[in-house]
Amino acid sequence: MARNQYNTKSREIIKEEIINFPNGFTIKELKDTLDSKNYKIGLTTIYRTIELLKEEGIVKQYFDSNNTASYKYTNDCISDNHFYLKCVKCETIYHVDCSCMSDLYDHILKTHKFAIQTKNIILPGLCSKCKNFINL
Amino acid sequence: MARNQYNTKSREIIKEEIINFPNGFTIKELKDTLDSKNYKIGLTTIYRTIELLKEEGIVKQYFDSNNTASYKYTNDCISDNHFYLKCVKCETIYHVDCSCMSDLYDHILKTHKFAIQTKNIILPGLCSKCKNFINL
DNA sequence: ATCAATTTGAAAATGATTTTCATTTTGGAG
DNA sequence: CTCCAAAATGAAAATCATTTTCAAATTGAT
Repeated sequence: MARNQYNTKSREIIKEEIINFPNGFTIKELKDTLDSKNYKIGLTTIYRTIELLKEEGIVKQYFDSNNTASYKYTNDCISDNHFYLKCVKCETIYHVDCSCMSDLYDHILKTHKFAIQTKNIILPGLCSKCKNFINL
Repeated sequence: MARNQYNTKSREIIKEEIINFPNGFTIKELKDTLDSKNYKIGLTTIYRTIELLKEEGIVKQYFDSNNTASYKYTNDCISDNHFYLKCVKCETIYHVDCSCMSDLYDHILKTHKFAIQTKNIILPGLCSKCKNFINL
């Protein structure tokens, strides 16, 4: 069965709604929001639509500590400076805005001929608080 | 209950085995290998041990396309230059070795006081082949 | 050798995601 | 507008990775 042929009502609604999650969303959160607005869209359709949007690059998937997929709407251009540092010990997520990241993107585009699509990279490691408690 | 107090047989075996997966492993793959070598280690213990090793930085967790966690043994020091570029269209994974990555780590350590633990970052985007086929 | 704290693992529970399949919707053709 | 085949939908069931539970086994300090 060929996919993504029709531009349906459900898909329009989902595309409109995901914009309202600036910090990303899980399928459950999206479903709850749609429910609360009395949109009758089944869970299966949501999964399938997000999968399509992922392929189109409109939505980016990432994972948090529990094994649940999170998604984020993105129409950002390549110059975004934002990224995350996630401590593997205390699980804190630090938001960082620094040009080091867009510098990296520029470098990769020029040197490695690759257009990075997301600016929501999560880099795991140890924060300064936790670093001292691990014996290496 | 305090964790990670004893250095047990199971943990020793697991630490030895994960080295034999240079390209990473899933819990299932690790379990199958241990089974085939007649090590009687329960699935639960494997999950818990890998979690500990993750916290110690000996193992890095990442996710592939299906929603199953993959892990990778790493004893690399902070100067590793390796990372991945993954095309969201054709799914090809490009291995890259470039000092731009270790430069980023150094910067983040100095400027943002955060010790990045893994060198196996996957950056999603569009490769040069696929870039032309997407209408932006 | 003793013992309290830690670790283990089988089984059950959880919960996200996928599959199935009958029904509905879509959009082009006539 | 009507018809129709292809595509999309969704409720329910299935799948499957991961977590929890808890009783039994192991560990290592004293």
